[in-house]
Amino acid sequence: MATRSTIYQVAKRCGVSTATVSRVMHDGTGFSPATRQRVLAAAAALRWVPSGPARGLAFRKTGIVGLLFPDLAPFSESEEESPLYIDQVIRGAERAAAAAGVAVLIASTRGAGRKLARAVVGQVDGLVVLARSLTVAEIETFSRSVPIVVLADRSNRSKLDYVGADNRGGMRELTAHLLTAHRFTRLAFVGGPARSPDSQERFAGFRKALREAGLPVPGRPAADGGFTEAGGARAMRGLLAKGKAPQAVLFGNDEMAVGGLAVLRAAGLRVPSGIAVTGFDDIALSRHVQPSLTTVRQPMRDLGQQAVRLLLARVAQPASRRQSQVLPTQLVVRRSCGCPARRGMAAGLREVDKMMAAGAERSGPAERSRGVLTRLRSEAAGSRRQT
Amino acid sequence: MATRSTIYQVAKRCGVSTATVSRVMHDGTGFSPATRQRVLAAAAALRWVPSGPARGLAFRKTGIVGLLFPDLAPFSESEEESPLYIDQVIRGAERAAAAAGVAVLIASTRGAGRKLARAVVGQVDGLVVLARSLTVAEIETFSRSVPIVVLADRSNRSKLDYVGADNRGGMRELTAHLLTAHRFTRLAFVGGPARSPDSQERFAGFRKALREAGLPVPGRPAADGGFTEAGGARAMRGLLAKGKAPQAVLFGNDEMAVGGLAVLRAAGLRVPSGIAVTGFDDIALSRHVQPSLTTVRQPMRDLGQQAVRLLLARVAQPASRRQSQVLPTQLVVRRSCGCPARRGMAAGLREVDKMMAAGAERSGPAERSRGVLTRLRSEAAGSRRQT
DNA sequence: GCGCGGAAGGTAAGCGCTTACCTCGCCGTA
DNA sequence: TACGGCGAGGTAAGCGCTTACCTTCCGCGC
Repeated sequence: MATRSTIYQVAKRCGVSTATVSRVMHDGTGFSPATRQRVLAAAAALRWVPSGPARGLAFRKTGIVGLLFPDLAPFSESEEESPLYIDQVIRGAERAAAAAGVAVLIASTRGAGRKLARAVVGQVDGLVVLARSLTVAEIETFSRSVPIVVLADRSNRSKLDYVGADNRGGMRELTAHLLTAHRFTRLAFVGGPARSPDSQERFAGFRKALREAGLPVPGRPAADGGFTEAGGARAMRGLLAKGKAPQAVLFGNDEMAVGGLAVLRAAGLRVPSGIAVTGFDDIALSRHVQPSLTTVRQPMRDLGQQAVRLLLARVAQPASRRQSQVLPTQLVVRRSCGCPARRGMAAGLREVDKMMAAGAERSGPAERSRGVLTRLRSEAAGSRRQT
Repeated sequence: MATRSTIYQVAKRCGVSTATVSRVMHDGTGFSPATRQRVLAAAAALRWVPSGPARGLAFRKTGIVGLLFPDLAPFSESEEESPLYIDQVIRGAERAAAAAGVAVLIASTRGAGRKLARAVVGQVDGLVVLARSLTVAEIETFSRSVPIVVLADRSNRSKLDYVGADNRGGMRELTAHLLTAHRFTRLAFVGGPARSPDSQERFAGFRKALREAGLPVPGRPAADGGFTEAGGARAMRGLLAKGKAPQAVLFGNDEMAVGGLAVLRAAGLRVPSGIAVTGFDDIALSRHVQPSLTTVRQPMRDLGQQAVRLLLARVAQPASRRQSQVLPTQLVVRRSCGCPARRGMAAGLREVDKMMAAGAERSGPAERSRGVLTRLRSEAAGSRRQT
């Protein structure tokens, strides 16, 4: 059924050597226009598609970049969840790769995928490693084989290229919001693992905001929640046990915040009227907990895009200086901080509707109507909404 | 920096031949336990990652399946859009692939990606072609090289494996909804290109529902909107010009419906009170137009998953009988058909909240809190919501 | 008429694996 | 003691490309 033809067959069919075929296919020199035609015709007739592995072997370059992630669908069974964290990264990566003419090999490292990782490394010119999809040891191993860009996980203190979000700035902005918009003065920060650079950076942002507000700055997080839901719950209970609860608890990530919310609810405390809560990351669940979680979002698509760009730059220039890019985060204000309900669906719809109407009026429904989708596409960039 | 070591180096380092190294790495036979240890140690010491191309060449199999799609982000600038059509396909594909230990090579065929397609074909053991990412001619060409599964586009009338949604059943259900729930009797169907199998199937579903309801069954669509927004607008104007407008217009896809809505608005007709409108596909925009569009959704994730499964089956059994899988669609009732607002965010939130509370109560906030995410993950399967 | 340069194209050596086939040595058996 | 068989491992021929290097041939200048 599917039998690939080879360069030999093409060569034979038009009476030239494989070298000539190869030269023609690469737009090289050393052949006459007539030969070129014959080769092209033969290739087309035989439906020849050059073997990737063979090219890869000869070129020592596959034209593929790999993207490893921990899990594709952290909240996987619900079709409706969004923003789809990894999806955005993939989108960005694909886009940057396509622009450079390379394809993206994706694989999650959950479960059996662990083995796949090795195979992927063997296939690619470079690798983007998302968050904790690989252990530090694995990254160390693989980085001997291919250039690696680490995405959104500072815990690899190696000298690899890095792309991530502005943890510090994001937490600072969030803290400032609590301080300014809500006039809280007693805040508690629940950190992740003490050694986690991400956690450290976020805590630093927290401190910075306090300092700027002229408030007392704690030397360490009020508790360590290990970045897990259970840890967040534990930390929250700890804080409650200490008495004199803070006005707001800033968790170092959303998962801990979710754990914290459960504890507060069980304890009969109301959020946000009794105590405010915030997270970091904007995982899918965050908009669905009650109350919806105020948090900080990382620009996943841009991160994916930048990661691949950096990667390709390094592939081209293996010896260039280490690069590290930090992209701005976005404050996502929901209910758990005490802010009132924001314009929701209805407002959003009205807005889109207005745009459509505008588009339609502008030049009559007939000719212009085809532009609605297009306009929305471009204008949507400016109308980012938060649920 | 990144220098791959080879099997030769590993072999040399422990004083055996490459054949032995290879045998050890493949869990074969023909070596002593001691040798095995030495080989493994050497491989680890050298951080050896076998070359994918070399393996691919020798094996004549790469362990990669390709996924080609027309465009990753049809509504790309908005982070919030969901369900992210292609993302879901990728998710499903990745899952099925991971289960089989293969990786997924993704590439869009928009713009420059067209060239990439060839490269991708050369690299993979099999290919999933989504919708119209490739022309019929291209598919014909590539299918000589690798097994191909066509996803959600019937217009390839070849003898390739196919996975798609139940166009006919979906449109029938939608039509029946209009007939039964809304008691409409005068419906108009706006088709896509007359030759499009998808359009034909949808029209067939429309006819079937009418027939079952004992209503007169039109022989052909009331208009042809070419599956484009502009075409939908044109078709809508045509229908209006004919006078005696129908009670509901069923567009063959969402894009046409969006065009139709714009025309109706410009004409001063109210939807759905004056006239009802429906689409098909559930593209991202559909939930945001005013009124939100009642439509039919294809189970993209399952489609992706099934496509890869079929593909792998064919790779294993190239000569087996052609397979064709049709997955059920899902009716998505929104406002444009005249149904009242459905339980929205608030209800959804309350539900999640209940689940969390239940989880928390069941065994106290402390020990159980870590289970909330897990529970949500699995239970979410049962609580699919529509916006 | 001869030599030379360049265009056109062929030759063959890899690229890093896998594997069919072969060798060697040892043990058990007739 | 001779021999078959088997476990352990080596040899080398590919897999399908690319490309450095070589050959051939033609046209041109002297």
